[in-house]
Amino acid sequence: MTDQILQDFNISGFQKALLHWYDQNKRDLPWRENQDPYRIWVSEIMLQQTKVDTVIPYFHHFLEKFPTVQDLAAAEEQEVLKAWEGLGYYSRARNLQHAVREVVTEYNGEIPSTPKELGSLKGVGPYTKGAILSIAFNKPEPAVDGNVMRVFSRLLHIEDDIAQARTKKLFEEYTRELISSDDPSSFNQAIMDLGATICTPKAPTCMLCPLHEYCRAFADGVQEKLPIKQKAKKPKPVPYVTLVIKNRHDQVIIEKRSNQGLLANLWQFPMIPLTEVSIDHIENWFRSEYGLKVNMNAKMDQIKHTFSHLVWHLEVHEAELVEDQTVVSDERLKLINKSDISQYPFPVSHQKIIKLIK
DNA sequence: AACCCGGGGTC
DNA sequence: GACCCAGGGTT
Repeated sequence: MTDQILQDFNISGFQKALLHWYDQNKRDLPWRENQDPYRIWVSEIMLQQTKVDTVIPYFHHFLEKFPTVQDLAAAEEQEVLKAWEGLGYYSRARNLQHAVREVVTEYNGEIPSTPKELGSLKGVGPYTKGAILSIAFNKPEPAVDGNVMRVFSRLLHIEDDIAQARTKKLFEEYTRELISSDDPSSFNQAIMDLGATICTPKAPTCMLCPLHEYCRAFADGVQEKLPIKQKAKKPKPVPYVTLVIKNRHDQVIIEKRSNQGLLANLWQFPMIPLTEVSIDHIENWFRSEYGLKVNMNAKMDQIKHTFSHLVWHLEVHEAELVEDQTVVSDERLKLINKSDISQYPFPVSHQKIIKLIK
């Protein structure tokens, strides 16, 4: 299968050119200071679908707060989510802590270095498994992500749709043939750096590329057309009324989200879905749902927040507790001092509201 | 295989 | 707006 594509490809010349370029041009990144598998692991989870520049400050703070697997295992989940606040894909943080606890109890705190054991940890999929095995343990395992598929689809002029699951498996096979057995760690990181700096999605700078003499897409003049990728669906709009409920003591009501699904275990201001409740029945619905009497007042703002699969339209209203209540009975709700808001992890959409009321 | 799951940067 | 990013889990 891979033989056909690779039979006339100069693998050793390509490897030398790539590794020499990496040696001269590798980026200075905080998780490259050493080969501590915990640091590599944390960085790889943070880097999933997230740019390097976004990750760097989170990485520093996270390692400062949780320097070892033992520290992370012993932490409160809310603390971990707070350290993840603003990064997105929060299940990454919850899965990471779950996996780290398993490492502490099942592996005596030593991160496993076999594909089977590593891959069985929560949140460690095929890519992350390969990345840790190669970068931290120097094993010749493929770590195929969007970068790798872009670089190799151009290098080998492959037109398969990279949105398809089977295409990723194809690239893993190619990588097993192409990867340097001498320095698999540098090899995988070199492809990532090349994809981030030279072989970019748009307008790749092929003239600066150490691989252009090996690149079939460049030879065929189709580098800008590759990789082929099926278009994603448009996110679906969902309208809500969001209530900022205050009492007379500078306190406000916040709500803990479900422990499953979107933004699990994060906090928010109560949201009422306008797909189920009309704007005129908000107060009644709120009382039956949460057992709390509130008056909804003026609209403060309209917030639009886009996720990968949906768009929230938040109509933010000020509201007040009708009686001077200082306790709430519903388990989801909490009445807190405004000054304590910063102790709770909120998604970015609701951080916009926090700014509004400050 | 399709869908769910965030947020930010770029053009 | 469209697209992309060091993807994984669930169904």
